[in-house]
Amino acid sequence: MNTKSEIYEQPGITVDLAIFTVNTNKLKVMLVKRAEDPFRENWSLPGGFLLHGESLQAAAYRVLREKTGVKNVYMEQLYTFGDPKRDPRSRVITVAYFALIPWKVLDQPESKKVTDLTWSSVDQLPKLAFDHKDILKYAVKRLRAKAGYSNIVYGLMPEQFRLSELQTMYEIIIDDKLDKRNFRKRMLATNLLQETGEKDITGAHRPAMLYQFKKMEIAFSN
Amino acid sequence: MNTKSEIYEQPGITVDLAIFTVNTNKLKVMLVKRAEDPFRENWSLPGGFLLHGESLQAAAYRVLREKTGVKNVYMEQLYTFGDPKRDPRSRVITVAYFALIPWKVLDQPESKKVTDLTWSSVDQLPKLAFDHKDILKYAVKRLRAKAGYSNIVYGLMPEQFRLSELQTMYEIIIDDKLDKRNFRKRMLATNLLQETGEKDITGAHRPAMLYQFKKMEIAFSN
DNA sequence: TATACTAAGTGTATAATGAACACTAAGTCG
DNA sequence: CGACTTAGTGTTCATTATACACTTAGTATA
Repeated sequence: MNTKSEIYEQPGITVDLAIFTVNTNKLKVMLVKRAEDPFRENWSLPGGFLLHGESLQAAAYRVLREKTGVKNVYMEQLYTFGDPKRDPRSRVITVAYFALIPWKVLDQPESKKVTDLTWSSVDQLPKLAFDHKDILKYAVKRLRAKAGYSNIVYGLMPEQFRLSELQTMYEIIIDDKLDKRNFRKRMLATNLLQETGEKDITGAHRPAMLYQFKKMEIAFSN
Repeated sequence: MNTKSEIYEQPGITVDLAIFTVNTNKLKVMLVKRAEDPFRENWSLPGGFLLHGESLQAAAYRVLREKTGVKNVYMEQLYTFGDPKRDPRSRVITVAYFALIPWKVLDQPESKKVTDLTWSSVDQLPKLAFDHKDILKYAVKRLRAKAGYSNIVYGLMPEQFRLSELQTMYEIIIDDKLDKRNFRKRMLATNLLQETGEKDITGAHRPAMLYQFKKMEIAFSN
């Protein structure tokens, strides 16, 4: 093991997460303030070192739980970043994941407001530690692309929702307007939605039918 | 560093490559016979440990050059496999890449036939070491998917080619027949091809116009 | 040297999909 | 009860995808 490490690199391994949500009509990502060097006091993506015997995905879910309290949300491996100089102190390779969480799931009393954690609009990012801005750019690019050809956006919706809310979610992700009638036609044609029978009666207007997703995996996910 | 390694995993890091080519109308992948334990004498994907100061991509290109003698071919990072038990002896995480090489480039005198290296049809694979069958399945899936919506297939073509050869290449990758007229219309409509002016006069039939790709990157690659 | 053979090369009609577009319905509020 | 707000709905037109068969230009050979 020692002779080996003279020739071969045995870097630290981390997982870093781009955890997205949508709130107040903005695509947001979770950032945490670093308490330690390097980049102390800088914002960064939540992450952590891989533990002994832990799979990469398990590590990612652990970080997710630690920071958000949630599990059972959409998550996929994004890319592995291994530039030799990405950590100024020692060689660290990070396996990046991205996750989607409906804001409603987060906005609970238990996720108390803390100053070392924030949800930042992806179009107004502070300076980030390490190569986290690259990671984030890549994650946003993938999310936008997948919104176009998969139903990944579902990962951001609450249990029940109006079609207009679903449309708004798509519009926020792809950063463009959609035609209401065409959108509704297309969504209903996929056959992934079902009416709940309930109606949303908030607001001074005609009530909206509430929908939910049929129970199934996210299609076309890879 | 020592205290750290008591808590955190510092695994060996390898890169493994699914190097594809097409020969005799079959999609083939390079396999190498392992000379060492574990899995001695088993076939495996070509790979190797990450060296000090080496980026992941550089490691992948190094392995590619060692095994094929080529560079400047299409390669992309595929996925990172980190199951704690994927190597029976110690923790090793592998970053998988896939590469595409035109057979003509490989079929040179210098790539002498050796018995510890083979090109295996992806539909007739031997037993593979580690989790390499999973890696390969994932690579084939990605290649097939990308053939449908990108021009990645270009990475397998020689400098000049007939349109019928290009069509055959697509048919091998996606494992389905295509309509000749529609295929030609679609390809020429992309505006990525240009006539070379030369003709292929092999065979007892009408000569075919030879085409080449306009010089540009592979589109839609991520 | 004519005929058989082979792969190259070409166009059109139909179906399916995508895009543009405006009004009525059903509630609440004042 | 009239003003306001969002929900909900169809049709036309343009674009794209699909299905499909014959002529062309060479070589081989009888």
